[in-house]
Amino acid sequence: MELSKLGVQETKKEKKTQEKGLSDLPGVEGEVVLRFAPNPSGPLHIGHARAACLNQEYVKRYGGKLILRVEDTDPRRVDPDAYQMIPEDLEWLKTEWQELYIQSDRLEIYHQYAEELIRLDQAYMCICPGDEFKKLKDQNQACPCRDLSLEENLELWKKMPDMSEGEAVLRVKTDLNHKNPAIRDWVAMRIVEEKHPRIGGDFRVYPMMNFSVAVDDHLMGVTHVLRGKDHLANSEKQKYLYQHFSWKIPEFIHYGRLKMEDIALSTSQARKGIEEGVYSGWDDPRLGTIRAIARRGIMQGAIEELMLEIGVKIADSTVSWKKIYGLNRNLLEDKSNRYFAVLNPEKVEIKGLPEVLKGNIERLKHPDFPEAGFRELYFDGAVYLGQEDLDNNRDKVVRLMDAVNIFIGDEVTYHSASLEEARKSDARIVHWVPSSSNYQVELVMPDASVSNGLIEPESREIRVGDVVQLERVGFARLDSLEGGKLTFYFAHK
RNA sequence: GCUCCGGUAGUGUAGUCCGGCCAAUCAUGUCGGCCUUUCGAGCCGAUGACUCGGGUUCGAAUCCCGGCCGGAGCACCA
Repeated sequence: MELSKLGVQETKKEKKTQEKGLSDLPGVEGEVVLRFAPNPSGPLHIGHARAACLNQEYVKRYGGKLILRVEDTDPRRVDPDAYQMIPEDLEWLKTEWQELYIQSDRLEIYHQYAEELIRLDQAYMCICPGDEFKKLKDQNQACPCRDLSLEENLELWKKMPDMSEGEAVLRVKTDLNHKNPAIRDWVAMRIVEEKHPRIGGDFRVYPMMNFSVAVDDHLMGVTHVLRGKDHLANSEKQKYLYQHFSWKIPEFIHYGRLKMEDIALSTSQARKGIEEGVYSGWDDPRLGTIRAIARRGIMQGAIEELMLEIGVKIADSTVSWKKIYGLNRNLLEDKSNRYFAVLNPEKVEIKGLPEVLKGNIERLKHPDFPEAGFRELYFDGAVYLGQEDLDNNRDKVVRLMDAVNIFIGDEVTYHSASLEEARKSDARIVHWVPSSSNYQVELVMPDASVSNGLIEPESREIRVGDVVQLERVGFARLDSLEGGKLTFYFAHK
């Protein structure tokens, strides 16, 4: 199967040495240094997965390294739990990083470079009120602070830690005539009067993301920056810094926004919902977090495949769950053992069942892989059937898989035994659970609704985290096992 | 409003830079048939797209102009 795929690929390339699929990185000279740089405001979501998978793939393609850099330079936007959750999520994504940096450990570095930038006459202390500066800036006007002498600047800079929030900022000189007002003399350092959740309260002068990112990307030797197109203007801002310091500018690659069908939740909205009790937690099945998706039985491979297919284009894209389910099903189909689980079960006693037909029934765990073995169900004529199957087959013959054919009338009666007989009667073939031995089962759907039912006894061998196929119901992941009750999260058909 | 950027089938994606081999690729979905003791899988088949209008050209998904639609940014967030 793999070979034929490769063969197709090889004959396809002619015009370019371009591989099919994910496009090549521009300006590659030897090894590549990439970085994944999330803000620790919560766990990773599907959007992060894109950056993570792409970075991972490029490192694999070109060799080099991936840096994980946690960007926590705004004490107000830090969720202490995120320092733990981010690496966990990356591990699930099978994204490996070779180096880890946390920006709140590096604040002194940013201070040093800020001061150097002042000495280079490429930054100045600005004590104008924000709205006044904006007014001038919008008219391409310099504010009075722009002309401060080096001495005056350094003096203010030294005093900055003692000033209060909003009193002063350090601005990078760019171009007051830049078409985009946002680029003009942007802020590099500002005062934040808030204890940092991770490093405590000694620092008050924090770098802005644009400053710390550029300094770090340079210091860490990053060759290619993959980021969302919301950073387009930021890349432009950062280029000024590279020029001021005479640093080599990395390749910036911007990709479009990723929207997820049915999920319009930002991290902050999700947090709010969790706090209000609307969602059970970061892994609530309705959320777009990595942990929620994982909990639903979506495999890492499906997400990776999806992300590599979407690639790096700048146009926005909307991910459909059907696409994910399709990819996921391809991954699960061969590996998932089958079990009978009946939802909304109704007990049925089959009248007139010949004694000889009672006994243990064996059924393959996987119809295509006999080597997976058999499971056993004891059949004695008392079974649970799904209410839906019962309702849909009123006055019809139905075959219980691997057992007998029954007629569903006012009461349920034995009809015949053979499969041929079932075919003749055009019987629907349904699954069932023995009434003599079973476990309770709970199935949590993607919308967080819950169905209850019963599952066959051999389900005891399923371990938490396994994804199995509940025959005729769909693929589901065992989430927990408590007091003889199995709770599954439904993935898809 | 200003600055910038996009728009290929239901969805995602290839092709767009270097116009013809594109009546447009692949995936996923959907529909039909076969098969199957799952409504899963498999096999076979089908459906379905170049945002619109001009222009350049022998020839345009590809180049140019305009419209329409969509998005991002315009912070002392990242």
